[in-house]
Amino acid sequence: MTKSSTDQSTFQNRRVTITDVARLAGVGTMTVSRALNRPELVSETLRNKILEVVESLGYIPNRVAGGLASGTAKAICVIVPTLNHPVYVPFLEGLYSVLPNEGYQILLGTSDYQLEGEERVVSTFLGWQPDGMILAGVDHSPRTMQMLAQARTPLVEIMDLARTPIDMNVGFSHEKVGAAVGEFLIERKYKRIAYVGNRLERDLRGRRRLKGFAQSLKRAGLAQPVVIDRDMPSSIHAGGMLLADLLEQHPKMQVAFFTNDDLAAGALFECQRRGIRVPEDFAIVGFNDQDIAAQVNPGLTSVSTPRLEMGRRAAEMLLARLRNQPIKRARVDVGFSIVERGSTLKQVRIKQRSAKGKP
Amino acid sequence: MTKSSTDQSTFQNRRVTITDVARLAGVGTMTVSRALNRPELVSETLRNKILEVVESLGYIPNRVAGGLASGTAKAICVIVPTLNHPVYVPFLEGLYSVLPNEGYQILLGTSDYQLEGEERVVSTFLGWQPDGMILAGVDHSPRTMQMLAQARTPLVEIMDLARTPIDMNVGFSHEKVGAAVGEFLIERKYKRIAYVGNRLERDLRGRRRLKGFAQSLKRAGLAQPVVIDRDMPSSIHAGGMLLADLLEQHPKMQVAFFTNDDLAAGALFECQRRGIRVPEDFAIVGFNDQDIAAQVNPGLTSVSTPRLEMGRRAAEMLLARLRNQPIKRARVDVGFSIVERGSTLKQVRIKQRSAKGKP
DNA sequence: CGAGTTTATGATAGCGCTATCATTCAACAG
DNA sequence: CTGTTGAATGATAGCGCTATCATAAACTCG
Repeated sequence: MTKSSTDQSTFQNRRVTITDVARLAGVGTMTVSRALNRPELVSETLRNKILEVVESLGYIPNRVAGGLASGTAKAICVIVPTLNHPVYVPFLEGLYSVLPNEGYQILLGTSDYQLEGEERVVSTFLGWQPDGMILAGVDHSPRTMQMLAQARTPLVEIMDLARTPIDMNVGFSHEKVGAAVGEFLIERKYKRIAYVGNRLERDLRGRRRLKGFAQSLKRAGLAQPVVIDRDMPSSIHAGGMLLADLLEQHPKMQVAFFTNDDLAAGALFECQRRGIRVPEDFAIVGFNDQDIAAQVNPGLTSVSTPRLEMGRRAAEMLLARLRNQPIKRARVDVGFSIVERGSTLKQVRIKQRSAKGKP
Repeated sequence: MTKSSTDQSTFQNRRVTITDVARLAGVGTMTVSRALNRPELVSETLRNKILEVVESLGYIPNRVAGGLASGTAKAICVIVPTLNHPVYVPFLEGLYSVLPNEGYQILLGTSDYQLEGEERVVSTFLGWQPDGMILAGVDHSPRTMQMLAQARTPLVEIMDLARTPIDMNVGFSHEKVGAAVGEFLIERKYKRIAYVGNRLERDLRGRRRLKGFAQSLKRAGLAQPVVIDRDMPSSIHAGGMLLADLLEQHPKMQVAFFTNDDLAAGALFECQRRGIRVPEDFAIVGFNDQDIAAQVNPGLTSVSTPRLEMGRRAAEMLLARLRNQPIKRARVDVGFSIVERGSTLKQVRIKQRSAKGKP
């Protein structure tokens, strides 16, 4: 590891370090460090000279060394269940639109919808001494909780609302979504109602929507929803297969609430292939109000969720905390709204937005 | 920064370090380091004892410190143009399916299809002393090239084929894709042909496809394709708008080659809204063979590209290089194939796969 | 005009880990 | 029984940077 200490001026392959810059500029290393990180503390003359040398040498500060010395590597760790789901992309865009500009590096990991997966990734990530962490979901394994508690890293849980967030929380209530969709369908006099999930065993938020959905039907004195589920990656294609499953078991089903718009679109396409009229013979409600929902014919009734905003809000809360600014609300309910389109029978217009967060 | 050196046994809030583990296990720090990184070098007795202490203390090695000491932080930097494009997700999945298992952390950045954006991200990333780098695209600014050359980081360029890769390269020829689609349409006797891009000014690979496309038409003695383009994020919605643009300017257009399947699907939906029959009145070819292409009615003729495979291959090449294993081919052509569906008139069946890489 | 204050710079000591080399000790050949 | 080997462990010196404190120079003001 140690390089011969006799290299006075030879460059060889050694990476350019702050010492090289300092030597060439005829200043101490601290002055170089200051010129780059806190330029206002260095006189203009020296600053310019240093920046010139930096430029000419192509010096790029070693953030690993800097991180070790300062105790902050300027990294934010983000864990989402999967990338293969259109929901997380706008969310990540929200993060990427804020954090890198502030000099933070994003470390992205996936849990594959599994608590042990999350545990593994959290453990790896904590080794990077992150300044903050963003986790999708509010359900974590005990070990994960313990690691997070021990690390004391500022943390935002997103996508869902926790009764008691570990630290900060930006999301909306999936139970309320389920209930709202249930009431929406009840108002339209639907009776034979299904819920189509995907990997429900792992999909805790999907299960929470189902719970709220089922409860609302119960309150209205309706039968519990038929639940259809498969263990395969979510896709348009999977939606078609799930519809096939549903209609095979329950040919007279009137409507289904799908766990996302890709599945819902796939179901719509499958209906078209089978000559089933939507919404007259079978109605479809999706979730997330993805691009595709508005584009297919008929458009998909769906639940709009502010994904990009959640990313931005999460990033901003984290930044505020890192700057020791006061956090107004540690728990923010960003709400949702039902977007009615042609895939359900029209009857009344409904628009719901859940209340903004309670502390 | 310096903690009082009088803390003999108090824990306070200090993070657990390797020294704590060593002290508690009654061994030197090096033995702890070995027990975790090269367990075969430590006797079983000690190893178990150490692992016990590690467990009980919840010790997570500081990878920043480790990275500084060993000169390798076990990080791979990946730069893609955007996350908001379904193409990069399977690719990233390919990477995530290989690299984290080998202990590598992925640092993901986006260039927004701009060379300066890439330059900025490359510069930041090099500060992390990555072990390797993966760049989407083979076009880079001179400064980027210079930084990469100076850093000597193992590098894979993906998504495209470079005449002379900087280091390693996995991709396929976009010009050949354009030419293949051109020939496909020529065989089907199309005459009035358009190319629909999106942010073509920035989208160098899209331009390369257009180039090959135009050349093939020229070779067949056909008029050059009409080119439609807009500066907005790619989406299904945008596809509809682009179709509107196209038909407004050229109502008698027979077919268009879209720069991706989202746009193509949007165009299809817009045709359906306008009562234009596909493929009889207007034919559509997409690109990437995304999930949606097979699901809409009629299905979209598209070009299938092995995105997941590209991710895996890129990761594996990088790993081989990092392990100093010999690289058989530094430049791999993964090819592509045209998938014919209902959005173009049937005539002959064509299936093309470009030759596997030449060194 | 001198004591106090501010501003600019540098010397030094780590951050927590690992590479390297030194040391110890058991095993074993001659 | 000595010398040699190899395996297991530890002491030490950095990796490249920044926090901190010391110092020097340049101001302020009664």
